[in-house]
Amino acid sequence: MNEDTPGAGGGAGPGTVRPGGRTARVREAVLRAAGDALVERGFGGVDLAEVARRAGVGKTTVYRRWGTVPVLVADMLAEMAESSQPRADTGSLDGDLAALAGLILGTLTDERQGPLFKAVIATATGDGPTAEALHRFYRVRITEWAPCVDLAVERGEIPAGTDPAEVIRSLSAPLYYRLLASGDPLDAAAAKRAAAATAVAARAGVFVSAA
Amino acid sequence: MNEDTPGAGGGAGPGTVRPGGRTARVREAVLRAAGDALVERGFGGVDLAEVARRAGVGKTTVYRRWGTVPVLVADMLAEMAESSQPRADTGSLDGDLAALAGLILGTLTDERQGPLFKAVIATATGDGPTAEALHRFYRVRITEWAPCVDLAVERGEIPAGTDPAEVIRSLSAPLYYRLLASGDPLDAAAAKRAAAATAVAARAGVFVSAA
DNA sequence: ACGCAAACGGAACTCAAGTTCCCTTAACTC
DNA sequence: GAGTTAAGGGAACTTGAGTTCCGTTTGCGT
Repeated sequence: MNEDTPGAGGGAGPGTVRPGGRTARVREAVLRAAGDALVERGFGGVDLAEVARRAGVGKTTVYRRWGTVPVLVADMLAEMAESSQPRADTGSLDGDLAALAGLILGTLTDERQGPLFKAVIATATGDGPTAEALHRFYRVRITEWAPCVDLAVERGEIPAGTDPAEVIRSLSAPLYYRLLASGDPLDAAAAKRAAAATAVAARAGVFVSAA
Repeated sequence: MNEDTPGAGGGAGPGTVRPGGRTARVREAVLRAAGDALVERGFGGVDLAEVARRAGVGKTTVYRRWGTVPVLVADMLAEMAESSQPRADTGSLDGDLAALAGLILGTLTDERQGPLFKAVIATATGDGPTAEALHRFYRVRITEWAPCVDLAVERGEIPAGTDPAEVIRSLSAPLYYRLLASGDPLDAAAAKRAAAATAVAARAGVFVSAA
């Protein structure tokens, strides 16, 4: 099997000593091609040789640097965690939650991002390091949006001690549940309902941490 | 490729003309072995030849009757939808929701069921018929528990017109979100919070359908 | 009970995903 | 800007998942 892969914490594999120039270009091209393949065929239908071909790269390279689909996905997630999405600041908790719900809805229903998230999460269910990368990704996103909750506390809209992460999760969960499990429609009504339910629960103090 | 598979709606494949005796025993053994494999290796790590071996069945049989992992999983889901879980009736919405949250928590944290659900959902993300089977499964479960909500309406705890399915989904979603996406702890506190948030939102009329 | 064919099962076969080998290209250092 | 060597690439090779073939077992209608 392969040693020292990017996703894993320890060893320094190919691409770590000379990360510039060609190496960076190859990584970019391969990640993009891998994303395309995941969107089109889903996890399970991805052939690394095809990814290499579509990236205009030797398949030896793909096998050497990543080796398996989960490792490639973990690398993608690391990349995705970098690019941050700016949070809204509408002046009210309801407004901010509605904005975030709309953003998540937009992502999950997007023609490319929806299938991509499905495939990425499916991959993470079967591989520890990929799951860890996925959790890091969500931790980043939640941290970015936490200020909305803190501001609402300062404005006195919701009780002090409310856990921002719990609020964001409560908002996200129903949309992801629809995408992955129940298959129920993923529309504006669902987003609105998620935002409303979260806002009501937050005001009632359900998300106060040391309850 | 394979024609007439069990998961698909149309054709009558092997196992449909003489479903008794040996055929039934084979199906049972294969589904059990497939479940074990999914739990141990996750989707993607399942080898149909190994499933056949562990089921004590010729691998030709597995390939002929099912052919691919997704089709096998879809068949498993059809089986799982049959066996229903009795709903609670504690006399209050809070009690019923707490009971259901505990049941879901128990399932998702179970040593076998947790990984199994992960693998099944991962499979469904990449295959239409399997996704359809998964959605049917949840529709059945939701229908079973809907009476809790109807009773709460009758008792006057929550507004008339509340959509039972939305309530059940709102309860389930945070737990599934943790299992599949965020990786946050899946414990009693999470279940309690989900139940509380759902109850508060329901009382506030967030889940009234024709709002 | 009998007979037909549905379903099962062993074994040989195929072919493409993944590996290995070795040469070429081009980052990074001084 | 010259040398060192990390990283990439082409092509042959290996291996095991999936298929095919055909003989055997057994469910089911009569």
